[in-house]
Amino acid sequence: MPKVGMKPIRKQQLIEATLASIDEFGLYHTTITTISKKAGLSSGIINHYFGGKQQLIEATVRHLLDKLNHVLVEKTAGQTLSPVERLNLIVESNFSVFQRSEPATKAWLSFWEQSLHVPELARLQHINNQRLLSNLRFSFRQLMPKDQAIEAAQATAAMIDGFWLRSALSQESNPDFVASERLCKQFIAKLIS
Amino acid sequence: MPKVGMKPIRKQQLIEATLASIDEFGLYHTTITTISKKAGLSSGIINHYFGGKQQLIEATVRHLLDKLNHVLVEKTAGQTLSPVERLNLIVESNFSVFQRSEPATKAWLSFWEQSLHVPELARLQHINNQRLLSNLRFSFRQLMPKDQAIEAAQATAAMIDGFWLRSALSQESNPDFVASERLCKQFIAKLIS
Amino acid sequence: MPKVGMKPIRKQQLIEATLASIDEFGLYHTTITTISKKAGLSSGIINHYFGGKQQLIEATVRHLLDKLNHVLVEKTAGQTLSPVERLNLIVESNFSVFQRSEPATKAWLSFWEQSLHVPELARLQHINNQRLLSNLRFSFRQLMPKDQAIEAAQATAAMIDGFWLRSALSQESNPDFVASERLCKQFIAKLIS
Amino acid sequence: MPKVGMKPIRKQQLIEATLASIDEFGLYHTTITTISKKAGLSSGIINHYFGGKQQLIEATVRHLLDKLNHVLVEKTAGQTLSPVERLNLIVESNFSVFQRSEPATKAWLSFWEQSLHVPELARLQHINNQRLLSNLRFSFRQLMPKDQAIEAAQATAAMIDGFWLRSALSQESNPDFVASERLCKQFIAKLIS
DNA sequence: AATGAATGAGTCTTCATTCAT
DNA sequence: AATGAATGAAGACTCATTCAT
Repeated sequence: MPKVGMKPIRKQQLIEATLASIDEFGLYHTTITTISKKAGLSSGIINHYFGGKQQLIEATVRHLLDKLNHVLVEKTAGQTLSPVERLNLIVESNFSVFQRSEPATKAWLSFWEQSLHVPELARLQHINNQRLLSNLRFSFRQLMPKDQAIEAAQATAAMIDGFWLRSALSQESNPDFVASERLCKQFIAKLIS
Repeated sequence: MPKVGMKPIRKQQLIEATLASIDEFGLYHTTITTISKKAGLSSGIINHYFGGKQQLIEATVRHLLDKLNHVLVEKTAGQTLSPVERLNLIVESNFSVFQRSEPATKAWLSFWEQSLHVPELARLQHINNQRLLSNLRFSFRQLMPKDQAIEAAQATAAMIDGFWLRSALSQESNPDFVASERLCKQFIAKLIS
Repeated sequence: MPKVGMKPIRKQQLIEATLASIDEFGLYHTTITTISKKAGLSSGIINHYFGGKQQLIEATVRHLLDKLNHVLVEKTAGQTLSPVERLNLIVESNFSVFQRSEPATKAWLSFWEQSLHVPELARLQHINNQRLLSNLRFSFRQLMPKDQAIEAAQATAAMIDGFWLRSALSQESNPDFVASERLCKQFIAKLIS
Repeated sequence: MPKVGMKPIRKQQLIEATLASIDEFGLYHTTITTISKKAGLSSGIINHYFGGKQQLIEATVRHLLDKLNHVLVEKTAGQTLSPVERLNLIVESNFSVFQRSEPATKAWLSFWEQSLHVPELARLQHINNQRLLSNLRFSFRQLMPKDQAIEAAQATAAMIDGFWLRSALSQESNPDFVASERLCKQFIAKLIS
């Protein structure tokens, strides 16, 4: 088995197992054992590749953040966009990720909860938050005075997060991301009218 | 000499100790011991009065829900209110509670995270959510057609929850509840204009 | 079972179980489990009373030091002694402790080895060492010039420790403490003649 | 292209890495990993060349014993020595080795501690001990009756070991080997006067 | 009414060993 | 000849729960 260069493969495998475990058991009941079983590997492997459970958790958060970022970058790359188009793409990217991977919804909520008491997670959460605000502010700024743009960004971010939170907490197997996305876009449209 | 009626006193004491412990250590690191120490009581007392840790947690959630409810009821009691006035009071009640007890902000987030995997907490979360939606819908319905009212309620709830979430996650010691409240009210004003 | 005031009883019980375990398995293979089994208690009890394995180890060292001290104090208490008599009692106290409890011999060696890398044990070892040197120096000083007394104390301490070490390492079930004691006293006699 | 004769080179490399690791981390915290890292080799190499960690430890002890022996043999080779000269050389050889390699001091103590519970190490310790006693006895025998010679050997061995032990435990970076050596020689001089 | 002594299952982590390459 | 991927048993520690008093 021991081929060289397993590191990136195993790391990916374990991050996905972590998301699967959080989806099934919750972060609180996700243990070294539940993760390694989902990955089909031994428990020792986590320390081998990540140095500990907490580092694996953090790597998983970074993985989600990277994916979220990636979506927006892809959507906007190489295009000339009007401010409104850009704002809409920001909304879309925030919902598309969740549409695609349902387990991630729960994971985000768990991670943000943990960030209340784990500095590294707080740092990541803060970066993510600032990025969203900054993206929104930039586009709103092209359509309105600075003070208004700041508040518009805050309100839009709140609405996005609010819909996301409600989706995560929703018991329904298929929360209505489509409607959420539409309502966010409507809100933006109203803000700039 | 057994004192009569210690039960409600002790229960209240333990619920407050639970909130204090979650504020300091986080739900994850809140144990029977951290709670009972904060209450100045022995560890056995929790099983004695609540039958277990989980039941104490649930009682604490119910306590927070009751308080939230209480605020709205108080604000609206015995008054004749226009739909807009009522909507504004709903917003106010949602923010006033958090303004008053900062520890509660963290506790809510922890509890909702737990509700993903604890049926009883999910039930309580669902009730709370439905109540907010229903209150909002009721007032909006008096100002617009049903379909629009439903969506207005959803959007407003999302914005309230979004601001609340951002406050909880905010590292700042004094998150801007005042601005949040104002922006929510502005949003409502726009919706009904 | 839970009576009040079990603390000192349990602590003593666990310290003795620790010595028994080190005697049988060695410090390296002494675990929470071997100790608690020897004490007839559960494994959790060690954390309950000592806060951790390492603290129990340190408490055990302190226990041995206390006993060693106690012997000398008892032997010399309330008597008017000549310097030579006092020196001989120092020798006797160092051997009597080991004569009495054979397991302790192994424990001392294990502890000093650990002291190479555990600061708290190093501290205790240093105190013990200084006390022996100081006691010897004090008595020698009454019989010879300062410089000579210092060296006499060092040489005597070395001989005591040397015999003690050889006894610990000796495979024989009954190492010759009597001869060791006699040779140490002879050495002292020669030093002051 | 398999290099011929890597075996002795690698073995030597690993033995030295073992001593370095014990010096830095202590025997207890010396692992396959710490050793192989210090050697700049992979962790698998130890099993490859020694068959296991324990065998490497034992090889390291044998290496130290060999060096100790070698020193005395070199010092005494091809000379006609008086008994006193020979005794002094025995003392010198016991201190010279430690003077030269400070890490070894800690290693010896760790190894003797282990010998309490590892038969092979006990065997090696016993051989070493007997050799020292026998060497001393042989020279003393030429200067005094048998009974006295036996005790003189024992006392001298104890003093040498005692000074060695005190040096190992001494926190000072540069324990006073010179003084120790001088005091041992003085002791011998007194014994034969 | 309240305590705190005691338990032991569950968790994370360490690490010697194995083995395909 | 040498690597390093992978394992899993064993360790220390945590903590909700039980229960005699």
